[in-house]
Amino acid sequence: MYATVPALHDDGMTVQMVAPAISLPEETERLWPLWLQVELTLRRAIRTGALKAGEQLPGEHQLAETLGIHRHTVRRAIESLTGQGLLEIRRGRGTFVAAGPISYRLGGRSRFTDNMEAAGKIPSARVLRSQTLTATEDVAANLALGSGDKVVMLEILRLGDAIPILIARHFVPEDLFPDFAERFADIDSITKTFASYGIVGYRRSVTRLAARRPTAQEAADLGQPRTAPVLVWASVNALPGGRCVNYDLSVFAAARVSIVIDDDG
Amino acid sequence: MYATVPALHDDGMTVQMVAPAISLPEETERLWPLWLQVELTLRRAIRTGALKAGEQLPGEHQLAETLGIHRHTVRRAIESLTGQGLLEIRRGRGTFVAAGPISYRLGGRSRFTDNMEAAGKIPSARVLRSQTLTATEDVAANLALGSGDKVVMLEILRLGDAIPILIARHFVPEDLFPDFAERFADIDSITKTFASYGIVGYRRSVTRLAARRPTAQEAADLGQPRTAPVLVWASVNALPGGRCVNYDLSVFAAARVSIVIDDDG
DNA sequence: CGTTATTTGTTCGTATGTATC
DNA sequence: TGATACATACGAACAAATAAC
Repeated sequence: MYATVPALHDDGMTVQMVAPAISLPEETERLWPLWLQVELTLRRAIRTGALKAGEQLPGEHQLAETLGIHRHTVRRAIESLTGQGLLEIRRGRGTFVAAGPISYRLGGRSRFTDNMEAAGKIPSARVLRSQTLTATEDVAANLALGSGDKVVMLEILRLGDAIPILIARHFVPEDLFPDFAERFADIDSITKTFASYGIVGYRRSVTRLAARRPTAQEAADLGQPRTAPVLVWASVNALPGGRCVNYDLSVFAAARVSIVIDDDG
Repeated sequence: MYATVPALHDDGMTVQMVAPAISLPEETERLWPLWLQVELTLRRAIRTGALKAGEQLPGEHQLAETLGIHRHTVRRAIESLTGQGLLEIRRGRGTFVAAGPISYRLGGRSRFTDNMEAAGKIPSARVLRSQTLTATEDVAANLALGSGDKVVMLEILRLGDAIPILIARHFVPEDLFPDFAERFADIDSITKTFASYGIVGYRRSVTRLAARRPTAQEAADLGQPRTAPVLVWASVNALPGGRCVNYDLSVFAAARVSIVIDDDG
């Protein structure tokens, strides 16, 4: 039923006509719920350029009045589009058209800073939390540890042009890297921190992917709505001998990136 | 602030106590919105096993009355958990605790049927749509076609134990494979359909990933709520010479799978 | 620096439609 | 056919964040 087809970050709704302003389609039939019609209308306005990236939408009250519907109905549509990464809500300020996603190269030896530079954005980072804790089942299994073993967790927020892109959670065995977090704070690079322990040449050996909705905490850290999905990338890095050195969990703000997987391993 | 740490499909909320029944925490403070408290309460009930997979929740009215709050507030919490894949709503029947995700191996030569069998599920497939259309920018670029070129789109729903797992969209140049959809209908295998044209030994050359919320159509096809994310996997298959033979777009019901990426390319 | 207006966020109220059993 | 349960929509009020004055 598509006249055009969904791309990765697109939903593939057909653009049939240009909306002269934000207005609902004719009242001929009501096959779709009102809020969905509002969603489609707004999306079309964004697609056609009637609403440009960064532009502020009319307020909820005003939009509701313009369309002759209730504010809740408008809110539902906006909430949905926010979850799809098309709109961005700033409480107390307004609702804005969001910028498109950037390509993020994952795998091989490419790093966050390289990716940001390739996208023309200024990379930055902030340590969110660091903690020593007992490995959960998931972590223990991936690091080949026994239950009850301690691990160091280092959680880093990485940003491009001051916009959060991902949360990187690094888990390392505490017995091997007792002061990992402290060293990282000085060195400011994961690779170099490992090198300071004499660990070089580790490779990604297993990798897992999932998409879900974020935790309240993750949503807050990433500055994204709870309705917008995150893309979770789990990878285990091991030495050539097979010894696992770290388990990484990257939580991407899915609306802000499209991930490109390298072939070079 | 974690006492335990989020796994891929987990949100990492701390389990601090076992809920004897579904009841809100003490009214000591209201740092979080009511609906989020309900969400956390329900999630804890699922986590701890007070609510088991497949079990039916009390109705919205009853839950609202039990908790002493409005039905809409309960609804919002349930909607949120539905989007996270923890609950499953069946209209007119009730709300149920959803089953956990299965591992899906992607890459290399592993196929859908292999994955389902590995998960102990019976694979099946259904052709949703097939259509010849003008390549969109996205499709044309990935197939190395000119603008205006025609492509055949074949959209297949793939299920495990009768539960939709993914929508596979295959795009092939029409000039090379004019009756691709018809042949597939007879042969029932993508690989063998290509083989019937003499095309064998193609390899994945580029691959892209994204997560977003589904289209209304995709949500309906996958039988999942619109609030639950989908994981989109785009890949281009090319012959050793470099000629692109097809562009695939897989839309996974993210709550139902955890994707494992093979190293063997 | 506090006040006020604007804008989004949450909650309860009420009514009606639709799917399932 | 009726009962049950979820879906949609409008209404009203207040809370909370932000910006401008």
